[in-house]
Amino acid sequence: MGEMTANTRPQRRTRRMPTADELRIWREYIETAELVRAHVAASLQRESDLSTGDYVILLALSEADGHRMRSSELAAHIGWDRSRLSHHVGRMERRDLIRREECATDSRGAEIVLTGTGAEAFHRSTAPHLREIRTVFVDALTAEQLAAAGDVARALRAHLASEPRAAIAARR
Amino acid sequence: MGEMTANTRPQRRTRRMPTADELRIWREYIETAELVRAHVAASLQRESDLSTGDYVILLALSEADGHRMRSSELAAHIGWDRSRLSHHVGRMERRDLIRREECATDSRGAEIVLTGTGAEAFHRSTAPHLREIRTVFVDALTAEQLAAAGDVARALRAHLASEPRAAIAARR
DNA sequence: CAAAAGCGATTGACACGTCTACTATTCGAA
DNA sequence: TTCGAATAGTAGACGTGTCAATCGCTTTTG
Repeated sequence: MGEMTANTRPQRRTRRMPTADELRIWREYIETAELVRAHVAASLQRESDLSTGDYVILLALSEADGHRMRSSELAAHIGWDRSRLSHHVGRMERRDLIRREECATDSRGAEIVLTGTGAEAFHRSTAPHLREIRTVFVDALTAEQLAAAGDVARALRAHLASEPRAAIAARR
Repeated sequence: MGEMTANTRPQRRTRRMPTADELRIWREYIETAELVRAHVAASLQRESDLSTGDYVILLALSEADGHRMRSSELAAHIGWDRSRLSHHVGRMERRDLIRREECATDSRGAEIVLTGTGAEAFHRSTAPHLREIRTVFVDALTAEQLAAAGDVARALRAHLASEPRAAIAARR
């Protein structure tokens, strides 16, 4: 299912368009990843009433000293920008999953603190969430396919990092 | 609830948790796909001021008879639900990329019609968009990796389709 | 020390998606 | 034929993300 016809045409790389096959694989790649991501997210939501964002934040706080973290630390840790974190944390605070406290050492700062509710929700969610990932992703693939998925991801990232525009976009 | 205690028999497949390596690949898989998707979307936005959703709709209308389609047909064609399409089309109408007309044969219905502006925007966007996909995705991978990416996607979809819950979730 | 520059975090505006509810119309069966 | 169910589309509420602006506090520096 993957025979590519030999390409002997000496067009410049950046001018060439993808073939129909390449485009199909592109779409399958993006759409499948999104489908699987959505599936796992839906499971997490169903089982534990948590979004993936909630989970990421609760995980970070669970592992943090005193179950608390400075807002920007947390943002850096999970790779979000401060605005996104602030919005999300606002919503989580309304649901009593975390709370905000002012920072003793820097009055500009805020600390995000895990609440009991939040800790409990996180702990209830972990095992089913990980099992779902195993069920939907790991168990769907052979060992070779799993390794190949990792290789592909690594290659894409490496290529993106070497692209000038990619670097600019990623830096924001 | 309490059946997780020490067990004397081999664990069932669905009970096992992913290993650290498996989890790392899971994260790389999901995050990389998202990164690459976002990169291509940003390029499309930069070059043509179109979102991926805009592009999908404009593509469908470009190929449609008379550059127009019934709303639900369009939705089915691109795999969106009617509400999502209606919201998106509302935003696109404000930007004069499409317009809505009432349907002659069914007064409940609406037709989405490509405007000149929309057609022009789409045609300007196509080649750069496809080239970007080639640059960021196809050129990043060897032929084997590309084929493997397709295989992985196929395996994941097949597995999802065979999961009872997946089928339910996907059907909505 | 005071003004300027920098930093931490929040906010508002908007795009996008999902879910549910609602309106209007068409269709199907009693 | 009429009335209830199904269908087409829209609309509102809300979660989520990004971007730019803002606000208060800290640090730097003239």
